[in-house]
Amino acid sequence: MQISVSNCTPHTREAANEAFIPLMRELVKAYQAFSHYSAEHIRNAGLTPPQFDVISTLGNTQGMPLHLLAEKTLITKGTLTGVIDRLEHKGLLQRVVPAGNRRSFMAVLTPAGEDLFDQIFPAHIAYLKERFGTLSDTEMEATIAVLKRLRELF
Amino acid sequence: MQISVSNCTPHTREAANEAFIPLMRELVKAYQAFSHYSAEHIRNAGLTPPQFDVISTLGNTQGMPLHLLAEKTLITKGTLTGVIDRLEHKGLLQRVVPAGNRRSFMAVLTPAGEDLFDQIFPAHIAYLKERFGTLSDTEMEATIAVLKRLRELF
DNA sequence: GATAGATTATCCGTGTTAGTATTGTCATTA
DNA sequence: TAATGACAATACTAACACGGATAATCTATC
Repeated sequence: MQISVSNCTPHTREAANEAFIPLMRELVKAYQAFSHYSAEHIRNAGLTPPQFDVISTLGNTQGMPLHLLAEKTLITKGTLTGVIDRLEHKGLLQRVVPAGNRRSFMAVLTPAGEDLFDQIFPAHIAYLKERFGTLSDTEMEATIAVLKRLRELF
Repeated sequence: MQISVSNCTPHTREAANEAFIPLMRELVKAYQAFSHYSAEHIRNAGLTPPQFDVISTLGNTQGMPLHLLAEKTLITKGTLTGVIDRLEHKGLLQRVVPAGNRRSFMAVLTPAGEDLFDQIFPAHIAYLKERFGTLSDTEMEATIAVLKRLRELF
């Protein structure tokens, strides 16, 4: 899960007094809790999380070039090649050569891929809403603000 | 990076009105920003993040059995075997058979491993503090509270 | 003391991640 | 037109993640 420091239990004087260490641990735990919750549902549907991200991003579009897909899904290009391979092998997606540019491929869902998207995506949103829905509007806004502040530190 | 939904840009009516989607995206981005920042420093020291976690957890201890190390670092048993192998190969760590229980191994830092820990761990804490240090005490507490609330959703 | 069950680590298969090198294509410009 | 540089995707390597199966060892019970 690639954490680093945030989940260790340091046995040194240096670390003992740093107030930000619990903060790191909470950040990691919150992220892990969320991604575990989400991933479990996705795996039940027969997809891996990156595969789901690709399907979700391509759903209700005309397809898009791989480099744009990589950017949107935050999957690195090298990894995306393999993910696309497996989805293509499952018959959910196709590589299409766009007219006028043979450098790039368009990733386009097949009808089977569209069907899967229509079925799995709303269900996953509903699954997530089960938990997030318990937050009030003000809590949501406060949470977003805190996370933004955190991100901007780096 | 295994995100799922949180980083997609959904093109459906279902998702368009859900207020929690930006929240998910911020959670993922904050986590990614942090772990990128942390991992870069660790890689400069010649370790991978999981290797660093193991070294950090073992530093200033008498060593511990692998199953406990797995629990503390949140690295699964199968993965830990490989991480330990590589650290042992680097001469930073040793597997020691404890008296009275030949089922388990103790992971113990070698002197070289202890030296590396003494050098790299405080440096990494200082590196992290460069960013976290800019948060005020009240901001830290508010952030921790929000993250805890978030984690408890799942 | 023998056996059933629990514990511990490893091995294996599939998949993800990051980085570097490579190949093919396009666009610019000399 | 040919050369240069930018861009897009793949190939390759090393490491990690996770779960299931396996093997060795210990513990409890009869």
